[in-house]
Amino acid sequence: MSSESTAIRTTDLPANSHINFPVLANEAGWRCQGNLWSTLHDVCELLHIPTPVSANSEDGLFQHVRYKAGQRIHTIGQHFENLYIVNSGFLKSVLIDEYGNEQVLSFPMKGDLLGIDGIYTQRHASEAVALSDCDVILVPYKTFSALGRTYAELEQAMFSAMSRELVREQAMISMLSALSAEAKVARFLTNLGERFGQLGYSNKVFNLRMTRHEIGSYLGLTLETVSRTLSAFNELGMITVDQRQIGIIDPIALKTLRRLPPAKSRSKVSKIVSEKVSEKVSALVAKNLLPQWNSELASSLN
Amino acid sequence: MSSESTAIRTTDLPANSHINFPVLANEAGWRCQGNLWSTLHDVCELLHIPTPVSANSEDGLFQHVRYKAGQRIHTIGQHFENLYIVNSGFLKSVLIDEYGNEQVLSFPMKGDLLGIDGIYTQRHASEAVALSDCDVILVPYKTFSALGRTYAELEQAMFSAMSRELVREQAMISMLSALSAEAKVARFLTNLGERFGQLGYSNKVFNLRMTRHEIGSYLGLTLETVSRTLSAFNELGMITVDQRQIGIIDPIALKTLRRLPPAKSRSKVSKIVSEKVSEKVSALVAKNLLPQWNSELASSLN
DNA sequence: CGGTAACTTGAACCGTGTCAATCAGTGTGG
DNA sequence: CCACACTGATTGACACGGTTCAAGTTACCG
Repeated sequence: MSSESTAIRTTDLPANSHINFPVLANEAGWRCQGNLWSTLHDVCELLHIPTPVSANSEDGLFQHVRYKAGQRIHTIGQHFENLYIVNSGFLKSVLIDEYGNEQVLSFPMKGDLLGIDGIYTQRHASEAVALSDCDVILVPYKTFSALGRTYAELEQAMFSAMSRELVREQAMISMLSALSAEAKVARFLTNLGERFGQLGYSNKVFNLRMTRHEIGSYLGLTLETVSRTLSAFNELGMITVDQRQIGIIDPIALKTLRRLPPAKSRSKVSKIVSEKVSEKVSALVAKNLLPQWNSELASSLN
Repeated sequence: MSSESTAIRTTDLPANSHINFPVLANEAGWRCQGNLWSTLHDVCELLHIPTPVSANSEDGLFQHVRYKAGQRIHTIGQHFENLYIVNSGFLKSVLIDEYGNEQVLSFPMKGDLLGIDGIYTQRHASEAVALSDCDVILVPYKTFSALGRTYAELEQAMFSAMSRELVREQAMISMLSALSAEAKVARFLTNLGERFGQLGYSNKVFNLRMTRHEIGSYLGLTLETVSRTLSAFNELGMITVDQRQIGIIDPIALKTLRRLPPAKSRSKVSKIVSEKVSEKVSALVAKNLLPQWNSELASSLN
């Protein structure tokens, strides 16, 4: 099964293969009674929103659905009925343009909300694909909407979540049009690390669940540029790369790597933090792979 | 007053200079009793959403605020209290990055909703600047929220509007990372034309209200590239350009201008529609300024 | 009518895409 | 068990689209 096939969206796998055998799910240790259903309280907890104080335990039960890597949670054009909340696993959200090229929009993971883009036209504008086996909570929009009318806080949380998503996309737009390739990749790694950290995993060592091609699509780069940039960071001693295994060694350097400023007045930095790789660093600087450091940081290094 | 000044966000002008003298507003002929206030019905009409059937006329009156070109409707970090609906005029919504560079996110005009990004953190994430004199309806979020709880349709419309905005931004992300400079500019002109058309203006001849720099920021290009691309389209006979006055001559060509496909197998198109400019066209094609035409259209031209 | 901001155009540079070759990892079938 | 196919990743050579820098023109405004 090729999760890379672009235009061809075979429906070899049903979008919703409901109800598998009950498994002890929740790889991240989220509390679970071995069930396939979650309460409203569970859902709120997962989304990090306060549970409505007056909520009673029979307000709703939400079905879990499991997807295997490669399966689609929803496809473009599919009638919008449900929102989805990721309970475990790793996915990608993609747009398919008029020529069948896929554009990765996000890499949702535990606690993320999917399907919001379907509200507008009542059809999904994007598709969500599992990159690993996933456990997803299915929230019928009608049910959720009704609950929102009962519990004002819930509705408010929904507005808040949508607003957050909007802000996130704005930041994405800004990044896409303003940053260099190195800065994009550096930020990508930093953000991914932070997200893993928030889930209780290491924010320094983690596995990329997506291909270089998918990273490139997400960042507006080619897979070769992504690969080269990772290699460069590796040689620099900022990270370690072994296939999809990433280790972040110098998070500060990653976080402060920026786009080349309009002025060509960038000071040729000759000495960098980590001594054991400094010669490689200067080699890289000579090749202009380190366009600029945050100025105050750069000066603090000399 | 420099609407171009980047980092420096002087508060020389109050964000809200409430209550000016009553003017016969509404340049676009929107119905108006010469007032500074709009009813819920007015607001719904402006937003193209159905007025709640049960709404009574005293549900709310919404204040109009006028801004002169260059004034800010809201600024980044400002406490979020209101949503804004553009009744007339032309604005830009911008993000300011950590180095003071501005990133244009959108060019709101009549009927557009502003300020949604403030819901999440209760502070505005972007700022909105008037590019021309504007008449804006101020909708207190609390009031609106309360009305939403009274009228389910209204709340639903709000979800829908936010979802639409999300989809629009996704399309923007896709465009930024996948299209060539020419395709970006072509789409920009097409979209702008369509928006003017929907407002009852000409979709063929219109004035750009923003600078080349702002267009470039919006499209992820430099102002020089924007200028050059417009000149090229002009020479091609696809549009006319006289400073900010744009005339769209060949909307089809504009709409079907695409990015160079991954395969280098692009057929060298030798003949194009408009005969009186065909020689210039082929010159352009030779320079690869016309990377590809929509295939079925291209074939229909020969 | 001067001063400034916006726009246009040219020339050179360089970051990133494109193309191609190679290698590693994984699954498959003889 | 190995050969084979296939996908993903790495790396190099090269080309080119778009940025950068610079100069000059036009439009606008006090």
